[in-house]
Amino acid sequence: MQLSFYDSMSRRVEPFVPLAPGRAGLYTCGPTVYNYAHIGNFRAYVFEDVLHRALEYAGLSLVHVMNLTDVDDKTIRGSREAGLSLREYTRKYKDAFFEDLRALSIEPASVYPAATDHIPEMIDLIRRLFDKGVAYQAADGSVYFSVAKFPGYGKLAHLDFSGMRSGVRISNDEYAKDAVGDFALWKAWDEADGPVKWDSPWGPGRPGWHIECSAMSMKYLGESFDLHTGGIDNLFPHHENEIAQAEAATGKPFVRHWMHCAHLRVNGEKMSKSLGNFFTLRDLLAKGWSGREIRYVLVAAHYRQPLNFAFDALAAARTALSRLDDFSVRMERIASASAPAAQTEAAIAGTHPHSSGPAPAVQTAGLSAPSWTERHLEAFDRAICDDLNTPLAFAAAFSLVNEGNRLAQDGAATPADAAAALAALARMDRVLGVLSRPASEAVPPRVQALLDERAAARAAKDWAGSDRLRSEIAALGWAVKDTREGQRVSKC
RNA sequence: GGCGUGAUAGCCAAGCGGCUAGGCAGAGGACUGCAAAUCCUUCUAGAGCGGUUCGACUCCGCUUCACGCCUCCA
Repeated sequence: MQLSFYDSMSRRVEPFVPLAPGRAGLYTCGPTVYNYAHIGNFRAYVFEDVLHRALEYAGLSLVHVMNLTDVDDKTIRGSREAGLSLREYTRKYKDAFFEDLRALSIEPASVYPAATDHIPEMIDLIRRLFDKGVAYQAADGSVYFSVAKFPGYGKLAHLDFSGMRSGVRISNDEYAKDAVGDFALWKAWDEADGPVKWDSPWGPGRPGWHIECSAMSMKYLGESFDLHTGGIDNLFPHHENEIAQAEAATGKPFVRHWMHCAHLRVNGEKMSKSLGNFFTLRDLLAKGWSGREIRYVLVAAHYRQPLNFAFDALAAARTALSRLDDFSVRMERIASASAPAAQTEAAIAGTHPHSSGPAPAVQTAGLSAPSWTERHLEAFDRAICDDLNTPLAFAAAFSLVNEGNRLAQDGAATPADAAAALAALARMDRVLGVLSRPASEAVPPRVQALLDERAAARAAKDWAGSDRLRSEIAALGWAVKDTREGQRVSKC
């Protein structure tokens, strides 16, 4: 499979060619652990998860690094207000973050380096920048990067800084930088930092925000690596500054492909902490929405398009997911039903009445898939390869469901068809992470006993008894539905 | 002001210079002791004005509107 991705620097969709064949290095900007992340933040992490899964789906061996920013103005302020050490304070939100990742079925990264565990690496990098003459210490004791001394500055964001390079001395209460565009590499300690400080050649203080990502990405992925991603709002200044720091120090190209996802909106505006129009994952879970439903909404839109968050979308996701689950149940039943051997073999040999076209290429559960599932898998793969076109990928999944349902309705679906459909769905789900039916809740013995009793009553056409048992089961919190294949219960 | 992105059916959301996107809702049908659910079918859109073309939702230009970034932000 040849993956192609839109690159924020070239502003084009380009084939993804990893530096080392068969391997990919991915750095994704993680959370600042000062609060619960909101679902706008999670849009980025879900997008990165789809990228992570797509790279592995394409057969690449992946090293995925996601940083945790556990020292900055907000974490320091928060810890002081809470009367906790920085470590204790950020621990709580780190734990919450990982819990949220699990709720959204986000695959773990290979490593989650925290900024406070990499201060020596950052100091080393700053030292190298001094050696190259692009860093300077200002009167306030802080160390800054001189943007004017890095010729490529602005190449990612396509911003023109020529008007800012006149060396105008800027000074106000907080900063003593040479130029407005200069950014802090090392922030000198001040009273508001309380006990938070590290020693450095430039005096006590703490790292600037941008330096951690340059230092940690290069530590774990090398001085040049394949992919670096984040929300679009990280593009400038954060990622621009990372490039400046890394390339000024090493003289090598930092990152090959930059990818950024668009914002989640609420009523047409960006969801953000500062606007106050956000929902945390916890808010939505508390309202009864599942992580899977939330993930569906986030994955079903293309990552480069703004997505307006709405509860209608969650409701639509719920219905669409139960349709997928019903399909899975239907296929599982058909797949496990005993079928005449000849029919199964015909399906395997590709002479099945519903198979058409050339012999199937993909192996599913040891059997060649009937070609009708193959068509949808090919459409799916094309969609993912084309800059992670998840809306189109979902269309392929639903086309598969539709065709499988039609076969089932005609009574024409063989166990091999059903098994192939399930295998295809499972394969698609390796990228999307929402299609497969979660393990259903175990039915308590008491409910099962009533179900058995009711099945007997129904067999005897004892409708009064059947209805009475249905309400008894309902009183225990389970809803019974009579399908063509028998009773089905679900928790209500 | 600079740099971008977008406008698609009731709602959400893709591709594509001619060939059914998909989901949700709605409508019709099938199934059914009743419920509920499920399945099938179906509704056929592309801001406005020009241009290119045999042919434009798709390419080009302009207009209108919306959103983002321009040193906290996923």
